[in-house]
Amino acid sequence: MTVSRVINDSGYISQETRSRVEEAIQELGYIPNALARSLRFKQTRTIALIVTDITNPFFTTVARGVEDTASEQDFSVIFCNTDESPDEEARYVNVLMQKQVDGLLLVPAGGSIESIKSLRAHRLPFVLLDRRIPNIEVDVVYSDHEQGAFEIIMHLLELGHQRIAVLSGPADVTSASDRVAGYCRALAHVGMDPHVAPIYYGPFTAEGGYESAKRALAATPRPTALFAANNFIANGALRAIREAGLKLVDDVSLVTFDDLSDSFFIEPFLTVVQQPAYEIGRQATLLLLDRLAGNGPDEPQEIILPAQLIVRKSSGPPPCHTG
Amino acid sequence: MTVSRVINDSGYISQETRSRVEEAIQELGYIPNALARSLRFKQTRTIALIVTDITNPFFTTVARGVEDTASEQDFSVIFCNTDESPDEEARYVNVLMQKQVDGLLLVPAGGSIESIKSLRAHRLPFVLLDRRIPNIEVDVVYSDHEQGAFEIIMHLLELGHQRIAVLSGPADVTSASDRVAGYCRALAHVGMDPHVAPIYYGPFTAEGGYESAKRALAATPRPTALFAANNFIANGALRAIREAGLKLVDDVSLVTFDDLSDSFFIEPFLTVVQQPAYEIGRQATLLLLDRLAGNGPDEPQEIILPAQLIVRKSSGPPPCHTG
DNA sequence: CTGTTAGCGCTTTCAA
DNA sequence: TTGAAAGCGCTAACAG
Repeated sequence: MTVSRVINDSGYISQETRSRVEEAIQELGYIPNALARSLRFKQTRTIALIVTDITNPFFTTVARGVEDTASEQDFSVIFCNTDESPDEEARYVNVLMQKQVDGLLLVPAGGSIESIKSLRAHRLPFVLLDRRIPNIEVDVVYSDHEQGAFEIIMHLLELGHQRIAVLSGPADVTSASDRVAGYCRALAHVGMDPHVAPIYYGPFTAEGGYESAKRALAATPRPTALFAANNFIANGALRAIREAGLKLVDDVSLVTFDDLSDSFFIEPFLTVVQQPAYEIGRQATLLLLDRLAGNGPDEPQEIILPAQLIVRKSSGPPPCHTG
Repeated sequence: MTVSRVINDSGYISQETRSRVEEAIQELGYIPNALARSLRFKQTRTIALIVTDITNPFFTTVARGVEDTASEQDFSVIFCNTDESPDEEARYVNVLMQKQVDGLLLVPAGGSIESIKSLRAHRLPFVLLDRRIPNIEVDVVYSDHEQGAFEIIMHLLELGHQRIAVLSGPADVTSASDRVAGYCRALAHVGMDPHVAPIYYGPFTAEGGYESAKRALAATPRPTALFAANNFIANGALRAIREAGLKLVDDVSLVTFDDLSDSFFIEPFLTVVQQPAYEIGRQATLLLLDRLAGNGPDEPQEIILPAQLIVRKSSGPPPCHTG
């Protein structure tokens, strides 16, 4: 029909016909079918965001950054939760490819590589979020886990701590291992043996943090500070500290990577490294949309945004420290 | 092609052809195009979730409930943020209708009714979340704001409070006005005049809560307790209390409707009414999907889930209270 | 300036 | 048991 010309106002059309068509559109409440349009153009103006758990405030904020940015350019976003399961991830990727999303934003579940292969095989543009996949050249946007960890550990070392236990996330997730790397670099930086206190690996959950902290606090000599790899772990660690009858700061300091938005805490007291979550979502989306528009850079990009140390009240000098 | 028969294994097909086709599928990495399928069936297996702000932990949890439930039945979900703007809402609804989503979950922006009309005109199934629209018969799922408020106010009254100021959300949002109604009922229940302390209306934000609380605390005689309509408002109120040099509980009690998930707080201390956010998302999705499948109830449903009073440390007897 | 044709990838119907 | 034709709603290209 000539209707198409009116809607996209392309090509020549007489004023009268235009009005008549517009009238009819009003009357019938006509809404164009984007599906048919997409079928022709092979473009859905829909992208997807796959995270491990939208309920994690870090990812929530990332998601908001993604949606805002996508919406600015008239893209819709489908969201998915994998709960760290590579199988779920693969299932979602498959469905999304069938639905012909134009691109994908992905927080890869631990050690998963199947999905990446599949995405590549089908030439579906995608950008990784928060986590790298070692030895694979792809677009990825994340905050500087290594440097953030380095700074927060240096903060503890400068306070005089000698035994700092790391309550890490899963070993096969780079956001966890990069933080461990930063810890090791800080210790090496002051000439200490990185293995003076063990590193406890576990899931990024309060339960995992609780278990790790319990084991860490049972060691002799007891560590004077705990470095939690994210705020869920910190939450569990706090519980373990309380149950062990220890007092925060006086007996043991606790610092963490902040995966929670500041505003959720009425009175924030944890010393943290804060990540630019919204900006991570925004930058990743901009990169993806640039690629979709054909304006992307030639090489795969690795965008690393700075994380910021915020010293608050949960860190202080170690007990019995003179000086 | 015969391919279709293989994929949907419908109709008769010889074993040999089947194998040959499956082989080809493997080799070419063929993925069926759901768009074309949807075009034929007028069914996208995609729904949308429109909230005011996914960053609000209440909505985050709702969203998780929605996605989990949708995913179980192989539906994808597109999410959108309106920031309480009816215009944005209308824009999203329009785009989503073009994209032929099968149904919609909507937290209506304050006073908006255009979108509802549009959805109805186009017969797109939808379920309202968290907020009613007065005088319109539609499916809606929310927690019992009125009863929750009633209970938390009764709790304060039983502690001996006589002047309870309400720091409400926007007057035209039922989740706010229902809470005010519960407040009034509680006061009436004990024979008090509901207008003994004013009700402060404002946005559901920390800033709004701060402003309302400042005005409330400046009144003479000063209220002995504040009832915040959500946790952002409570957050702002806490700041106002601190800045006024007042001490929580000793000088003024503070209770709130809990829009934050418990796990976000390291040591929760606020007395709150807790909403079943996940369940709200789940129930709404089940209802919507039932309707899409043609199994829905005939009448519009109004599903009201109970909210739960949790007494913690931010509420106590009023100052100078004897008895 | 407006209408027709064809095809995007799928499935239902009918024929071979 | 398999293939061909037709149509879902859209638009680019062409014809009138």
